This record gives sequence, C-alpha cells and structure tokens, in this order.
Amino acid sequence: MRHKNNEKSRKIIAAATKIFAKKGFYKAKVSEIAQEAGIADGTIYIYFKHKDDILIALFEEKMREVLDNMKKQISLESDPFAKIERFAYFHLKLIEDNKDMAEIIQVELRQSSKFMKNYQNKKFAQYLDLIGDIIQEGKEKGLISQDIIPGIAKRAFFGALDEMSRFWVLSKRRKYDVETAARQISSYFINGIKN
Amino acid sequence: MRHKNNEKSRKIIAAATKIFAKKGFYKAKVSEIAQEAGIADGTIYIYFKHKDDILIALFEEKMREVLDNMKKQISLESDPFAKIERFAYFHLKLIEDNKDMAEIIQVELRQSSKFMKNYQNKKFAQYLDLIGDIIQEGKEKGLISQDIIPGIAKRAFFGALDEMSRFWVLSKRRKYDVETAARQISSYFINGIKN
Amino acid sequence: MRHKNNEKSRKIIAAATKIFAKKGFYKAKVSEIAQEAGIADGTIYIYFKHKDDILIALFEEKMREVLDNMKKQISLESDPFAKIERFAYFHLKLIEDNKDMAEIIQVELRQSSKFMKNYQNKKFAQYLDLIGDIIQEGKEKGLISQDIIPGIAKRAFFGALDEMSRFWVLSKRRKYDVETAARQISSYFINGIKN
Amino acid sequence: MRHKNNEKSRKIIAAATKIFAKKGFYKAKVSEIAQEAGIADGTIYIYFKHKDDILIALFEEKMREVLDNMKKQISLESDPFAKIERFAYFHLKLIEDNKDMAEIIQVELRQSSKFMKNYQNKKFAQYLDLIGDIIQEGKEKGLISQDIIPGIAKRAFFGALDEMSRFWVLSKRRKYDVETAARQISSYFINGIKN
DNA sequence: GATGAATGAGTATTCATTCAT
DNA sequence: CATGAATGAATACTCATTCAT
Repeated sequence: MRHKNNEKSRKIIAAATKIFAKKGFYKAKVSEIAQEAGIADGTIYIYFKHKDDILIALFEEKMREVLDNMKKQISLESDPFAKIERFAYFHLKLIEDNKDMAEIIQVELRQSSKFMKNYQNKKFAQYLDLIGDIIQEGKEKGLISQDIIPGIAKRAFFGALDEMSRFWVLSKRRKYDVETAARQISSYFINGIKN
Repeated sequence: MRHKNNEKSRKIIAAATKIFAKKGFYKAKVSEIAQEAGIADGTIYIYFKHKDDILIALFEEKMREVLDNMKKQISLESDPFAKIERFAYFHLKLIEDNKDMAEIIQVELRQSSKFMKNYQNKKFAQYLDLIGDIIQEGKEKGLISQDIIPGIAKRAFFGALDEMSRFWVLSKRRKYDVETAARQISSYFINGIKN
Repeated sequence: MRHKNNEKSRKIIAAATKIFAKKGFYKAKVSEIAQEAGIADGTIYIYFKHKDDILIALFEEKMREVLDNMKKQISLESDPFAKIERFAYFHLKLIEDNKDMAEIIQVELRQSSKFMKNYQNKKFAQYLDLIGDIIQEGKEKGLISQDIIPGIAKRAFFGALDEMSRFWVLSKRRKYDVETAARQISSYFINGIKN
Repeated sequence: MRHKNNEKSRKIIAAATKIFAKKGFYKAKVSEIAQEAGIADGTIYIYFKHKDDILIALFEEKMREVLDNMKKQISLESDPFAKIERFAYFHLKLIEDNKDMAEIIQVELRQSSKFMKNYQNKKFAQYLDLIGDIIQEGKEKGLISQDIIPGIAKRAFFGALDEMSRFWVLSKRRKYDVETAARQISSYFINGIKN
C-alpha cells in the first residue's frame, strides 16, 4: 500500500465510489473498478492491499471531507439552534449532491462493521459528536433542557436525518425538497429539546 | 416452490436469522444455514428457490410479526401521544429482545434493495405508516401542528429510534436502558410536533 | 478432506500422478488434474483442501505401496547380501514400471521439503531404514565389516540406485537394462562393505 | 542480452543463489532477487531475458567453478583410487562450504529439466565424466575390474555422495563429518570395484 | 544503462445450485 | 420429500515482464 502517487489513489476511490454505489460492495468486481478508473486490475493492488481496503479508504476520505465541511458550516453560526438547523440543511444537501457517496455510506457503512472487525469508524463518531457538542453547549447556555441526554439526542437527530436520506437514496424520485425536510426535522428536534 | 405453512420452512428461517446476523448475508453459507437447521443443503432448495429468497422470506415473516404486534400495542391506547410513546418503547424493546433479527433488519435490509431489485418492502412501508397514521390522527384532533408533514415526520421518528437501535446492535454493551431511550426520544418528538 | 469415497480420492491421485509427472507440481493446473480424472474442478476440493495436499497424499500412497512391496521382497531372502541384490533389482524395476511415479518422487519429492515445511516424510525414512536394517543384520552376522556406518552406507546405496533412476527418468531412451544396473550397483556395494 | 563479464550479472546471480535456496525457484520473486542485489526489478531484465535464465546462468557459473576446482584437485593425485577419495572429499566439502548453492543444485536442478526443455546440462555431464574417466583409467591400469561399466559406476558413486549431500542439505544439524562420510563412501566404492 | 510504476494474463479456490438415489 | 456428492461459473489477487522516463 505504497502511496507514492496520491492522484491515482484518488482516481481508484472515485471509481470505486461509483461502482460500489451501483452494485454494492460484494457484487462490485475489482476489475470493474479498474476499468472505471482507466487502469489495469493489478494497478489497484499497488495502492490497496485488498478489496476491503478500498472501501475503508473510501470511508475515511469521504468522512474526512464531510466532517471538515460540516465543522466549517457550524462555526459560521453562534446560536446552538441555528447550528442545528445548519447541520440539518447541509447534511441533506450533501446527500443530494453526492448520491453515490451517500448510498455507500448508507448501505455499505452498515455492513462494514461485519467484515471489518477491527475497523473503528472514528470519523463517524466525530461526526455524531458535532451534534452532541452543540447540545451540550445549548444545555450550558440554558437553552436546552437539563433532562436531555446528549448521547441519545445526537443519535435521535442524526437518525432522523439519516432515515430521510435513506428514503431519498433508495427512491427514484425525490419527494420533499431539501429545505423543507431540513426545516421540518430541525424544527421537531429544536422544539423537542428546548427549555 | 415455497410452502409457507411448513414447519421446516420456519426452521430454515430461524437458522438463517442466526447465521445472517452472525456473518452477514454474503458471508453466510447456505450449508451453514442447513447445518444450523439440522437438515441437508439440498432440502433448503425445496423450500426456497434461491439464497436471496431466504432473506426475503425472513423479512416478510419478521416484519409481519413486528407489524401485528405493534398494531396491537397501539390499539391499546387512544391518545396519539400515548401511542407514540408506546411505539417507541415497544420498538426498542423488540430490538432488545431479538438481537439477531434486529441486526439483520438493521444491516441487511439496507443492502437488500441492491440485490433484490424487484423486492418492494411493503411491510416496512406499512410499519412506517403506523406512525404516519398516528400523526394524521393527531393533526385531525388538533393535537399536532398543521405544519407537520407526516411523510417527513414519520421518517424522522422512525429514524431516531432506528439509529438508537443501530448503536445498540453494533455495540458490545448496552448504554442507556430501553425505558430511558424510549421516553427521551418520544418526548423530543412529541414536544417537537405538538400544537 | 472428507474421505467418504476412497475410489474418487484414488482417481484424483492417479490423475495427479500423470499430470505432475508431465508438467511438474507448479506448472500442473488443478483443472488439468480434474479433467484427467474426469471430474469437475470443484470435486477435487471435496477430497483435498489444497493443491499441496494432493501431492502429499500422492507421496503417502505411493510410498506406502513401495514400502509394502519392498518389505515383502526382502522377506523372501534370508541372506543379507541377497536382500541387497533384491532391493536393487526391485527398486530399479519399480522405476521402470512406474515412470510417472518415479519422476514425481525424483523431482517433486526434492522440492517438497521447501513448500511443505511441516511435512515429515516418514515413509521415505522407513524405506531407507530397510537398507539400514539389512546392513545392521549383516554386521551382526559378521558378514559386513564393523567399520561400516549404517547411516552413511544406507544413503550411499540408495543414492547409487537413485542416481541411476534419475538418469533413466530424465533420458528419453533407456541405456543399460534393469538387471545389469541392479547387478552392478549391488555388486559394488556388497564388495565394498563385506568383511 | 546477457553480458557475461559484467559485475552486475554476478551480483544478480549471487542474490538469486540466496533467494532460490531459501524459497525455491517458483516461490522466489524476481523483485526479491532485485532487492537482495540492491538494484531495480527492471535492471534484472537487462542482464537476463527471463527468470528461468537466471537459474540457468546460476547453474552454469556454479558448475563451471565446481568443475574447474575438481579438475584441479584430481590432477594433484596420480593414483585413480586416490583421485576417487579426493573427489569424494572435495565434493562433500563443497556442499558444506556452499550450502545455498548445494541446496539449489540438489533441489532445483531436479526440476530444471522440466521447465527448461532445451537446456542441456553439459557441465553436469562433464562433472560425472570426471569420475567416469578415473574409472576408465583404473581399468586401463588393471586396478579396476573389467566388468565395471563406467556409465553405471560413475552414477553410483556420484549418487552415493549426492544422497549424503541431500541429507545434509535438508537436515538442520549435520550428523557425520565430511572426512568420515568421504572416507566411508569412497572406501565402499573403491573396494567394490577394485580388481 | 537504470528505474520502478504499470500491466494483464493466469489460477487456485469457493459455494450456490442441481439431481440421482 | 430428503439427501449430500458433484458441479462449474465466477473472481480476487499475484508477479513476470515491459517501457516511458
């Protein structure tokens, strides 16, 4: 897994994103990814030791991007509730703009824990913690009820957005626009937890 | 080809539930399921035409049970908010009591849409609609704000519960007990949508 | 490596003997062996876990036969020198009659120690010991000089026969007949070690 | 394509000797040899057209050395029996001093005839003929029985030494020292063929 | 000449599915 | 109906060899 050439590594991940989204990890052939990337089958193995490693690297790369982007978005607001709204909007926007990536994270991330025993998805935990931190902040500022348990609330909020994403990813056509969905979901949540 | 009322059919599904939960659909071998069921490999093909069909039948059977059970629970309450609380509690209780089933629905249901192109998960839609119907009822009774879009709200609520389940399914130890989680999540939601 | 059906197991070994002799272990394809045996590729893996295991089983089977046969031959003589002569004759005869087997033992047995780290060729050691025991007996009867070290002598005698075999195996045409070669080699040896 | 006098060519052969001895020809990777030689993979192909050619060149170089050395040793004696004793001693000494080379010649030379259809090992034939010539000389001088067939005797003697070598090459610890083994084996042979 | 990234032909092994008993 | 031995299509991965730099 030499990484002399990062450009090719990214090309492979981009191709894999497309193929995994279309076929799913198990049905995707390494040779298809190679073809999509415009390289030879063997070249993939210069950059990734196993097929599994492509998926892991894909997650890490995508999650890093998502995480960085979301941190930036949140930092633009100071009010915890505004942060939550922004989180909802940009999360759903991201799904809309990156359907392939969303599908993989939706579908494959779920089974990942099964075939990647030792792979700890730290990036995902950090992403959830962005919400947890906002809630904590809200509690400290007296905006959010002291009864709220951040560990449950962050999952409830993420799950609400995530289920919406899944619906979109698996549907052919998009019912409800991003703005509406984001506004509704963040509104339920904010009203649900505010003091 | 399927003989739905057969006892052996259920034995196979029970075995498959265990094996799919442990290994995931793709890594589970038909021969393992046969062994777990105490029958010969070939016997499985008397009851199911393909490996995929076992998973589909498994979903249908489990979802039917879940659906029937949840309908019964909901009917015991007349107040929409009480129904929501009961839904949350019994959904999470179900996960706790049926870890194997939960894991399969969590993990494999996601990829199912990929390999089962033509499989329409009607039972799952009906399950979601249980929530949608409660919300509709709440709106009609003036308990829930008219702004709430049931198609979004039902997914937000289900997603919140589902993410909690996923956390439990993938964690070794169970943080937060069922009652607490159910109370918190239904409370956010009810407060979030009530008039 | 179930062995329900010994007949098929032997059929595979017979086919492997032919193919390994023709191509060598590394160049022999499992599919060729299957074809030669008149079975499907996958069937081989019902009887042998790996390609390596075919070679190991082949050795064990052939060496058992060779060993049993040679023990019988030796027991027909009571004089140690007559035993040595008989050993030489039947060893070379065996090579002549089983060219494929001889070639594999000649060629592949040598490299076997390399890829089969843990495979201890006990049968071969027992074969060598047949000679060692004769020498020991000869020493005890005062027919063979006390200076002779059986551990060296048995290898010298076997090596002499073996080199002759190798010459035959690798040559197109057979120079020197079995009787002549056996007589010459056992004669050098007997005269060389007798008291 | 080969540049025989090149220093790099020898460096590659030296590296190959080490790697082939450790892993065997088929399991040795060209890249490993390159690394051992401290050069790039592609450089090997400037000096050798195929992996096979490295083995052939290795044989030729080693056998030339061995042959030259043995010729020199033999020429130091005038008595045929003394020559035989010296041959035995220096053959076994060579094995002891060059374990890697010995292992390759022992193990890989055997299979070489298989993958190198057209490779005629003339050097090896010349080596055997050194013994054949001594026997011929002995017969002419009346020291060796006229019944002895040099073509068989030379192989018997070489085979005896060779089997001893093989035992040493494949054993972890060396039983019997070189002097003892050489004395024993040449003694059997000389006594066995003398007039 | 030297490099080493890229190539792609080659193959052992797996496992869902079949079917003769 | 039940069996389980047999099938053979399918595919991840390796590594000798090439060739642009």
